[in-house]
Amino acid sequence: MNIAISNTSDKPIYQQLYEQISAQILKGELASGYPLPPIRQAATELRVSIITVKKAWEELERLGLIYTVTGKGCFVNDLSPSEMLQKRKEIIQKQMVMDASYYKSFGLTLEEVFELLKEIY
Amino acid sequence: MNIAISNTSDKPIYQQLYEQISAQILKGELASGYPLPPIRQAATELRVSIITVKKAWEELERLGLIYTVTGKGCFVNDLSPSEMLQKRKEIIQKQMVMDASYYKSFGLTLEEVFELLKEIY
Amino acid sequence: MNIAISNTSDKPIYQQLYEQISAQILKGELASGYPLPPIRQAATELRVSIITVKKAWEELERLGLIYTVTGKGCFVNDLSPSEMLQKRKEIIQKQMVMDASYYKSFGLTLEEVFELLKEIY
Amino acid sequence: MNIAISNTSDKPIYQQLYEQISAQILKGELASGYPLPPIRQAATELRVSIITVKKAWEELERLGLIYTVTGKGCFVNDLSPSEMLQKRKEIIQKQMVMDASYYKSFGLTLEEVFELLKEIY
DNA sequence: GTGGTCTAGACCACT
DNA sequence: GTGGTCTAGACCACG
Repeated sequence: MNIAISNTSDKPIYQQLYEQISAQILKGELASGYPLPPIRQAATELRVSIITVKKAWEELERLGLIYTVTGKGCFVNDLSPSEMLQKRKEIIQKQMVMDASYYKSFGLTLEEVFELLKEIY
Repeated sequence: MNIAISNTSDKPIYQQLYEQISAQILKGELASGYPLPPIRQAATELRVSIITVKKAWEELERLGLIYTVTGKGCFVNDLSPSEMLQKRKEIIQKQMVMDASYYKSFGLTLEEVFELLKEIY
Repeated sequence: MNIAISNTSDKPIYQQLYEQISAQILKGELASGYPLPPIRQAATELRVSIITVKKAWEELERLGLIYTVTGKGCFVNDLSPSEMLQKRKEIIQKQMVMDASYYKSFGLTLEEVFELLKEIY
Repeated sequence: MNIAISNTSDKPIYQQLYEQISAQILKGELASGYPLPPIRQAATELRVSIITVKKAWEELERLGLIYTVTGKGCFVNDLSPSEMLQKRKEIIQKQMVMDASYYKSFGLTLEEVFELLKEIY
């Protein structure tokens, strides 16, 4: 678990948390069954509130990436490689649709988007 | 001036406003010297608060796309075609850098981004 | 808005809240566009924490029964009668599946369930 | 003894235990005097904590379905067929009353409950 | 004024 | 020990 929190970011802390963890799971860096740190421990280490960690963990569960066992802890779900790819695609494209509508509002064609993206990626 | 406001969007209204207007300016749809509608009129027509319109106009001025003449109103800046292209690129890429960092966090290569973007654009 | 909170119930408060409100919406008692009370007001009146009300409102939004406008408030969604029936069925059957599995574990047939249910309904 | 435990279920494990065992007793699958497995053995086989099994056994005793002989173990109570039917009805209807109140809160008539239940049972 | 987020504690149920 | 819930405040962005 390697998480970086930015208090100055415009993104809420809980969103930073679940975005980073979901990315790690979907990159295969956290194997199935891997136990997430206890919310209290995570809260202490990251210097955020328990409730903030809880919110992030809840979102991960809603995304189907982890499961919770009361009294035991939270664990990375067992997903087949194809399920992982599918979930990754879903999560990324959900964001991408919004990004694309922004580009479109400036009249950019797909080719122009590619050109600009190439310069900075 | 053709603006569409969505109250249910997650984007703040003032942001929807300045994004759409800046896009129209940079697409050349609003010529230099074109007078933006008075704040009160715009607020009435769009059924939003005066404060909201003011915030959007201020952002446009900050972006260097319009200028304000006290007591007269706000007008589209006089930009050379090359300046327009430059500003458009700046504004779009500023957003694009953030989008890209999100994609990168999932380990996507530039090619994968292209693939996914193609599907939805 | 007529809500009854029980602190002695085994159900969490936020669940009592969204169950009662969703029931009222799906019974048509709260018309489309009806503004829910502001979370702070609701929290004060019901003598619960803001965060508890927020959680209930969030669940209602997730169920597609209300929508939130930041800075304005939360409002009952505009659903066609058929959509309402569909949502009602979804929500109720989700619970019903769990109830049924309990009855089945005692070896009850559908007819026996009907018999017992008739006595108490 | 045929017990299936789900760690991911929302039901507590001890509840899953006593529900399944009480169902088996009331279906007559476990005859009177039948000795329940020792707590430690059950805990090992089911891979749950001793405390969890103990809690389940205690609940069964509270329901009047088993009795404990210190130093010997726990045994299924001797119930006449009519007592069994009575207890089964009690236990099921106790749950059913809660289920029914949920359905009622959505304004469902008994007939509507039957319709929906038929689809999933 | 509204909702969105966050904190630093607390108590409870489950294992 | 774990997660589940809750409180009573607080600050911020939006309108």
